[in-house]
Amino acid sequence: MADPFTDRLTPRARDIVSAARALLEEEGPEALTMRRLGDRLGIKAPSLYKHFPDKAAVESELIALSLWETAEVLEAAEAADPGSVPALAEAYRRHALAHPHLYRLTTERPLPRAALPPGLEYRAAAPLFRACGGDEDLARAAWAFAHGMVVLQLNGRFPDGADLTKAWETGAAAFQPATADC
Amino acid sequence: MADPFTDRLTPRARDIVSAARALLEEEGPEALTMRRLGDRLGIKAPSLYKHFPDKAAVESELIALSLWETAEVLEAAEAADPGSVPALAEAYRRHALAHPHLYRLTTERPLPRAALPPGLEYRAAAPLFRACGGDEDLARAAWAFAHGMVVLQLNGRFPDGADLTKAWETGAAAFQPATADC
DNA sequence: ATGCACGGGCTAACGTCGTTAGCCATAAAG
DNA sequence: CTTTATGGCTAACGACGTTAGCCCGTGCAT
Repeated sequence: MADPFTDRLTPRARDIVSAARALLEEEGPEALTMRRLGDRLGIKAPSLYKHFPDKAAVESELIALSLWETAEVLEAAEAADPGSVPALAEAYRRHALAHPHLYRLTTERPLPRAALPPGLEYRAAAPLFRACGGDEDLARAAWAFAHGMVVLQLNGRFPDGADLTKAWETGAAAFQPATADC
Repeated sequence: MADPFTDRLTPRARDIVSAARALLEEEGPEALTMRRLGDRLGIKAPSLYKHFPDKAAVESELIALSLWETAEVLEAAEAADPGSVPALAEAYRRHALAHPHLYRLTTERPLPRAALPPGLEYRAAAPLFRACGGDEDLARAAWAFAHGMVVLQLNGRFPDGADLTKAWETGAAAFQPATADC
């Protein structure tokens, strides 16, 4: 459960990642430039290349971090209310909307799988898979729903007065496998 | 039903938009630069500014075009199989996956609403709304599902062997409002 | 016929971006 | 005491979006 970065990264590299995270979360993706990142650490941009091969490598660490936090959040939700799709959906939604820029960075391009701690991607997906009763297709559809809701909201695609909580409830309920009734 | 660009744009501007579309679809978003776009038309990049105020304005036209095509495709699917959510989902999926770069451009940032033909956004949304029996929340959830499926697939987020057709069917069925049974 | 506006090209240049090359100081290790 | 790694630095390159300013042709008004 301990974060997987302490041993994979040198202390200075961790400084850089955490400055990058702050920059991204506070000012958005266009502020995350190598020069701004250097400024924040009191060094010049080229010096960053002593610690990371390129900007993508820094971003990969942010993605790993985001994935790890998602896993933590979903596991906590599962522990609190085992087997509930709506509980996972709510936890996913809260975390994503609390870190919009990090969420986008993590989701809007192909995952840099080679640069990720092994098993992390699977771990983030597992709670929903379990809540869907092991139905892969249902779990994928539910994940797509949750991701779609977050990203459409972040992009301001829903009408202004839209009651998104109701849309979330409607969707999450549609993906809850029937345990007893009907 | 006629495309809404013929009268809004000068012929030269339409040339530019269509070159931009070709560039984007053939070579992806990083190829869509003002210099490359100029090359394709046999002119220099600064000359493009005689026709559009900036790159975002060209992209806005691409977005309008994409939205218009989506509306056309969904209306056709609705006409062929009225009231069917799965039919709309299938049409949405096909069109999006046939034009991945255009789809991303259209969806992964806030809509430039001020630059869009009025009513276009609504028109693209209407068929799904109708198929959901006028249930706004259901329609939003269904849209989120479809968008999520497309974008997660485009980003290679599903496992390699995943049967996405089944995931689509599962999700689309979950959003089909009950007309008679159960 | 002459003058003029204007549409639509051009070159040169600016500032920002990621990135590379190459230099130098400090500190640990032989 | 010398060497080697670590981690800074400056200068610079090429690509990006964009601006300023020039020029040539067409068509209309005087």
